[in-house]
Amino acid sequence: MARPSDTKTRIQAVARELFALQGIQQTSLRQISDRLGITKPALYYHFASRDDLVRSIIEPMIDDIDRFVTGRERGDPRRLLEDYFDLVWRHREVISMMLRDLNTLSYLDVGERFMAWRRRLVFLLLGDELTVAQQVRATVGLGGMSDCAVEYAHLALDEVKPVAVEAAAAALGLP
Amino acid sequence: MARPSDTKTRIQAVARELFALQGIQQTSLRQISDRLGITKPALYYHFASRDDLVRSIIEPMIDDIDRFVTGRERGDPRRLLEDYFDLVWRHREVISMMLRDLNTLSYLDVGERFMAWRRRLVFLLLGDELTVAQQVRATVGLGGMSDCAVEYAHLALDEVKPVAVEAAAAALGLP
DNA sequence: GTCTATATGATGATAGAC
DNA sequence: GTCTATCATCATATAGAC
Repeated sequence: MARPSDTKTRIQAVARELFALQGIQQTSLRQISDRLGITKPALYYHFASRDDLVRSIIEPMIDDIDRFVTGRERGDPRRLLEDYFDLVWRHREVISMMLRDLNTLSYLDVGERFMAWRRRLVFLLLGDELTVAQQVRATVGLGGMSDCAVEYAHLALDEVKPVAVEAAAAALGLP
Repeated sequence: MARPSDTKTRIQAVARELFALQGIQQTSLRQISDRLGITKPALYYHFASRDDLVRSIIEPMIDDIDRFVTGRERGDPRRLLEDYFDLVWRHREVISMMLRDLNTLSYLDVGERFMAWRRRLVFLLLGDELTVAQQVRATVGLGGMSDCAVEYAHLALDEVKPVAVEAAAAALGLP
């Protein structure tokens, strides 16, 4: 069985792990080489630069999504929603990994706090002992609403808020 | 009019600006002091450390949200949604600022690409010439759905996807 | 309050031996 | 393919003069 040098793959595996754990920027080449039991310069035999390594891990997601949004025509919206969900689901590891970069700023533990806040909000909205379905609906509503504040930050509150609240309520299944 | 040394405030203002523009981590103390026309060590007269400066900018948001979620009992859900929206809206600058840390990784321009993808998706879903309301609903649906993939990454696809898609459809106002 | 000068320590990266 | 040795760069942070 011809087993070609798999060091490159092992580097990527370790990098993925550390990136997911502590964020991309917070991970140094030294940490990666240490965990592999090799030295830093050895990495440079396999990757031209740190950026090259990062790219090799993120690029598949980029390409996949690019392909999805470009190679597609208008059609059944619900079908599109389903396929889009599959897409982000498939790449949820890399996506989380990038979001970790925020968490591991660890300025005031924003990441963990944020999760706690959301749990509390969901409780306030729907009470205790929730089904998974209820939790998911709550995430869609609350998460989507937060996105609006950022995405439409430049618009007037009155233009955004009523619709956003209504959409969130619909996602939650509120009457 | 006793005007106390407002250098501290000016530092925070410049820091905010640079943080929002290029991300927190990507902004060095040197850049901040340069723009103020002072030297780096001068900053240390006003802030004990870099972290101290960052904290002073982020902390108000943290405290505000903490207060919101703790000092509140269950009640009308729709009212809660509205107040929560106001909350994130109020702090959207700081929130965006932190999200910028992802964008300015600038690994493959993920930030900008992401916006382009979403625009395209919204077009695929709802076509052209959208009202603001339609755009907002699309953001809630798509954004909320993406959040699910991350938040429930550990669960089974079948458990999450159907509900997430349904909730997104409801947010979008699909039949 | 702000300066000059400097300590200290990471990091990404390269040269060249083996 | 991996090593040792080393570089340049840049960061945060401190000491002490003015």
